[in-house]
Amino acid sequence: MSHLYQPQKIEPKWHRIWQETAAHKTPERSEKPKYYCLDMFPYPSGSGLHVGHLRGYVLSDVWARYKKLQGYNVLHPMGWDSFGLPAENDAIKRGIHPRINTEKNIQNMKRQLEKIDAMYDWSREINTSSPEYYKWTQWIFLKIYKKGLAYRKMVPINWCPSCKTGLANEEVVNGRCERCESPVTKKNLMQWMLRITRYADRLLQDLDKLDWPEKVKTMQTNWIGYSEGAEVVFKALSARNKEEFDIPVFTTRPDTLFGATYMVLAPEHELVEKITSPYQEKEVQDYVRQSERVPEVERLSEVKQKTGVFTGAYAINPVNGEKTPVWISDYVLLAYGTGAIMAVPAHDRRDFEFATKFDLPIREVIYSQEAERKKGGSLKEAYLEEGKLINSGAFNGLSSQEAREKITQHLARKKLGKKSVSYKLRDWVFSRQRYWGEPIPIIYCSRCGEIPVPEKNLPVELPQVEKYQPTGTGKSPLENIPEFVNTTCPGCGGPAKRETDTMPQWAGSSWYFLRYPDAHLEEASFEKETANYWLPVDTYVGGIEHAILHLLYSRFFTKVLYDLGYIGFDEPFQQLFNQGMVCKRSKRTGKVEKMSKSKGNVVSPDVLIEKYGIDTVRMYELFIGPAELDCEWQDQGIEGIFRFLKKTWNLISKWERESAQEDRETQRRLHLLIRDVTERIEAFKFNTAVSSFMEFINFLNRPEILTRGVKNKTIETFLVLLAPFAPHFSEELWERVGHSESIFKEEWPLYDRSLGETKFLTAVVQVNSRVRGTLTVTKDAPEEKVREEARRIEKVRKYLEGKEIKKVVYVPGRIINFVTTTTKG
RNA sequence: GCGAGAGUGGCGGAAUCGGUAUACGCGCUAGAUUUAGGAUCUAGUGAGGAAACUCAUGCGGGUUCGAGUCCCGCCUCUCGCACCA
Repeated sequence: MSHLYQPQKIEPKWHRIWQETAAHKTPERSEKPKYYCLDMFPYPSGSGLHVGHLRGYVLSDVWARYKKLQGYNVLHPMGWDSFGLPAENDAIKRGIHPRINTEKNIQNMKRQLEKIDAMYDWSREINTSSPEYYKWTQWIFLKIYKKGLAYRKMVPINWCPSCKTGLANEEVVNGRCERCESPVTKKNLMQWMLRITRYADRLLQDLDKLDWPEKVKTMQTNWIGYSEGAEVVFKALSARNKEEFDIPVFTTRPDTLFGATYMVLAPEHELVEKITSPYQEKEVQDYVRQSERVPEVERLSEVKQKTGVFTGAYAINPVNGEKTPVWISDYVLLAYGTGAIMAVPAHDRRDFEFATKFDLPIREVIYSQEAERKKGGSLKEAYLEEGKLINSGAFNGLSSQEAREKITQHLARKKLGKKSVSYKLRDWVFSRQRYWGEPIPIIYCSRCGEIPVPEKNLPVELPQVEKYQPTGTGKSPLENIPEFVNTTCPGCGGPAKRETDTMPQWAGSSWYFLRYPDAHLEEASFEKETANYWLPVDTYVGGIEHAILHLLYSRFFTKVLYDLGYIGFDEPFQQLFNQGMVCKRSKRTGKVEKMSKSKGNVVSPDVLIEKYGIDTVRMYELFIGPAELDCEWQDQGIEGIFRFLKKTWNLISKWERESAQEDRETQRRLHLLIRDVTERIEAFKFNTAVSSFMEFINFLNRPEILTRGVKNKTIETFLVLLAPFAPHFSEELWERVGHSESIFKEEWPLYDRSLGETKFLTAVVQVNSRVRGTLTVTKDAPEEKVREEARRIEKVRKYLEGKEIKKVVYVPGRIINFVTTTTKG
């Protein structure tokens, strides 16, 4: 047996043994309390894993193993999010069919993941692009459909001209495609939509129940974007045929209603065509057409210059009967509120800008002394604060707050308004015009109309095809496959056509956490009782990049399934932890950036594992910095961990046969280690947990301890603490100190306060808050005695000489501070 | 513009309650060992100073016996949102 630390020998050995003994298999039934620790499953990319991906997996694995040692029945599964744009784009780039490419990538990434020897129960592996799995994704879609939460609509959607598909609102970042960063354009398409907006209030309210980082909660809150206000109806007269129309608007400031001097409709608003006067028609049409063409990015960048056109029509302000002109402008968004606004230029920054540019009247209705004014006394900029109402008829003198109530009530009586709330959240565009996704299980029959595929006919399998490239026409590539498209109607048996759009990348991941508890169940997507046992997920670990998309969609699916009675919980993830990104200086850009292939700054774990072994890599991933913050990878830093493990190995190998007389200080240090490691794991401070191991080993390496030796029990406790971090290392030494059972069957050690605390403490002695010495005291030593002893310290005496002591501050066992009359000692 | 987080040695970073700032690691310096390189071990390592000491946690104030930590005002960086009526 070798006495050198050779990870290359011991790691494969334990990898094999754990496999043979099914050590990581989670039992179906157990007496123990359950614990569900989940990683955000990866999409199988061609470039494989780099050390940045590993960080989260190592972190969750330490946590899962810790929970196991604490006596929980731990579920820690892994799978593949293999449908969707990233997988498909990767396949297209390589010219390999997505199915084949995905399989290949899964194999490669699984090989890499197996190397880190996380406690994954691979018997529960799932793959969202396998028919056994997506059968149930389709099934859930049908449930959503039958609940009336899925509908088809012709809408101007976000279109990525590069990916050649529609995108959800959540997938557009600063007017660009989240994936490829191409500017997004608008396209009118018949789309499947999910009514996530119906859940807006619950998605918002229930954030309170969750143990999530505030940052993520804030991001979701802002995304859902709740505002309180009123809906107010303006009666508009068409300038074309004198027909009357209602134009409802949403406002958060009904108190400024008397200041509404004009109205603006979004260019795409359905009333535009109906009310525009013949004289204005050409100008309006030009403007509408132009704003359709302008990509989102430009529209956003033109924040400074407002544009717009008058429709020729007027609407009646319901509080004062005033005729206000109706304009159109792209600063009004069709998708928010009602797609139309009442413009109050005196009290809204954007309206002020627009009114100034087009010379529209500006009427102040909130009194303000503080407002900045031009020479003539008119406003220099919009006054946004609340205040007392002026120029508001019967409501003059009321505060904004009172006026909001009163004016809304007044309108409600006249049936021209009511209290209302508005959300920024929009319905989820669920159609993708791409090949690599779950086919939407709907059939169109000329006789029976839109018909869901009967559940017994699921899955609607994705056909094996040669050509899978996106068409760019707004139709999915599936449209060109007659064998797929043409089918018979489940209603009347006549000829019918299939829906050819596929689901977005997020579909499969919106419910996968429900699948792991019974991953290969054939007769259902999941079993209620099993799901209720395991879920919600106790700890969910993954990157911040999913703060909105995946987490919001998963919460939505969970709530729908809860409402349908399929599960007994309405939030999927109780605790969320976001690990920071691993960065490295890129030679190409010269900046410290997130690891990515395009930046040329990726570090592959394969070489490192070969050289140092996975235990070293695991511990370095944790040691590198606070888990929740971004960190910079330093190639040399890993040496320190390797040295630590070697040092520890040598120390323990040396002692394995010794029975020693152990001193109390060693016991004390051991118990402090138990306390610190436990506390630091609990707080996800893995970097400092690793340092506490180092400090303990440095202590054991002191000459006096080396000669005296330590008890086997001490070493054993140390190994159990270390086991979640360096599992092979600990397992091997555990065996070498004489155990035949796995170390992971042990119990997590408990801190014994009576052993961890000492009778004597080191108190600091200060004169005028400057350290002049230390004193060994007992915790309950009387202050008088401590004072006396402290004053006997030579330096203290020196600084106190000739001074009058004004005050003495004593914190028992910690500090004694003599304050003298002069400030400087 | 709004919101959140961060700023501590040459570097990554520690510092439960306001109580010895710089734990732990990297790097560096010197020595030991080694044919050499590497590895390992020992000692040292915030700055100034011969020392006594003094000064240092982005900047400027404040509270306190005592501030990296609390309060006020700035600066810089990162992330998120951004015409949301």
